[in-house]
Amino acid sequence: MNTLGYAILGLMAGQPRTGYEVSRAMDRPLGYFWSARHSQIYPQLAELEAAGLLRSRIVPGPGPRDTKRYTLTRQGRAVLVNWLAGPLTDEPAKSELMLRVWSMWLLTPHQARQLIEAVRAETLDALAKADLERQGFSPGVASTDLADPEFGRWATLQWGIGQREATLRWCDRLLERLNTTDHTTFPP
Amino acid sequence: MNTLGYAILGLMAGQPRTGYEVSRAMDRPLGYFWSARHSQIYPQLAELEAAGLLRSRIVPGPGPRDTKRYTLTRQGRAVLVNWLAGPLTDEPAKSELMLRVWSMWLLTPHQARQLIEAVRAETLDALAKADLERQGFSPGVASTDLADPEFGRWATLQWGIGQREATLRWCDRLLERLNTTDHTTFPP
DNA sequence: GGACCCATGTAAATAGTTACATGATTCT
DNA sequence: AGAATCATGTAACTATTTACATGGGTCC
Repeated sequence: MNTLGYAILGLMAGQPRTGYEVSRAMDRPLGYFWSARHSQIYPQLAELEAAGLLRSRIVPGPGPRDTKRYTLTRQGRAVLVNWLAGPLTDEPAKSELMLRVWSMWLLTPHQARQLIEAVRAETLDALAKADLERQGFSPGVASTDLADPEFGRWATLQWGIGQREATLRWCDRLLERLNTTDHTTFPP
Repeated sequence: MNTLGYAILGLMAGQPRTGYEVSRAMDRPLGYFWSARHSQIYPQLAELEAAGLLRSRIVPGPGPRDTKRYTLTRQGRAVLVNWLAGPLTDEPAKSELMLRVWSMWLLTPHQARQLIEAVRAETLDALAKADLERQGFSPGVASTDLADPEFGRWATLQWGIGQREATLRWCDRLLERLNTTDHTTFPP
């Protein structure tokens, strides 16, 4: 089993979905920490069904063609829970952003500031979007209860916000340092 | 050009290296945010040389065979700086950990607590290692100067520490919530 | 009429991991 | 003697992205 497989099983545990719906979930909100294109999703769904972890039923769709709606089987749920409770695997952390920062010393102070300003702007943007997402939770306290299927969406959102806030603070401290070194003004 | 290519150019900008040395740098410290196996590195080095971004010289190594030491060319440096100052590309964020959290509601309170405790322990471990790494910087204030080739190593380390501290706070808040819901004691 | 959403697939290419292959030196 | 480090490569496989292919319905 590969990671995408578990991602799909996790989505199906909440509710049955079609391939297209899985694909859209990979944009938002699951896409915040796992993504895949439809060309990877459709074959993977077929594999999961062949393995007996999903079952599909053909239903007439609103579009031009019939759609297959997949449901998690008892076996699929067992496999998912087994993975969840299993040992943590250390994933290779990859950040193209930090790769740039690594080589930042090759840039002029002006270029370096531009880079960090861009990161800061993007982070602020992401935080604003996360805040909108968070507003969907405010009245219903239920989602902060582990048994609620929305618990994961709430907990991962909290994590994402924390990570971005940390990035924002990092940007600010870095910009402060870059500005004390060189006082050229940032372009409008 | 792919990302690994830029990662290698970034390493070479600091100092000439052999394929083996690049491979070790991918474990630590560059490996904290980018990694690759030697089977991917050697062919990539050959490609970069073919493209005129690196130049190699064969030198007798301490091991049984001669080693190729690669140096960044003027053109390679230009390509790297161009990428650094170019527009940010939004990378697909992938976190197997958050994928598990997403489906946490399927776990018993006990299992859920175990999962977060495991994350917490791993995060503490990473922070301890980062602290050791940070001690290599304490006396030399030079590395906090943009022009210093060590600047990137310092800045990325700061970022990594900030991210992990945020994860730690997240774990603590989550555990608090999980403990108020269910008072079963954590196993020894 | 054109753009976009719905809906599902396959093909080709690139990126990345795991396994195969070899062999000297140094440390325990 | 056995393990670890040095050192570089290829082969096979898996994962992921980009491009090809089709076609109805809705909104502007």
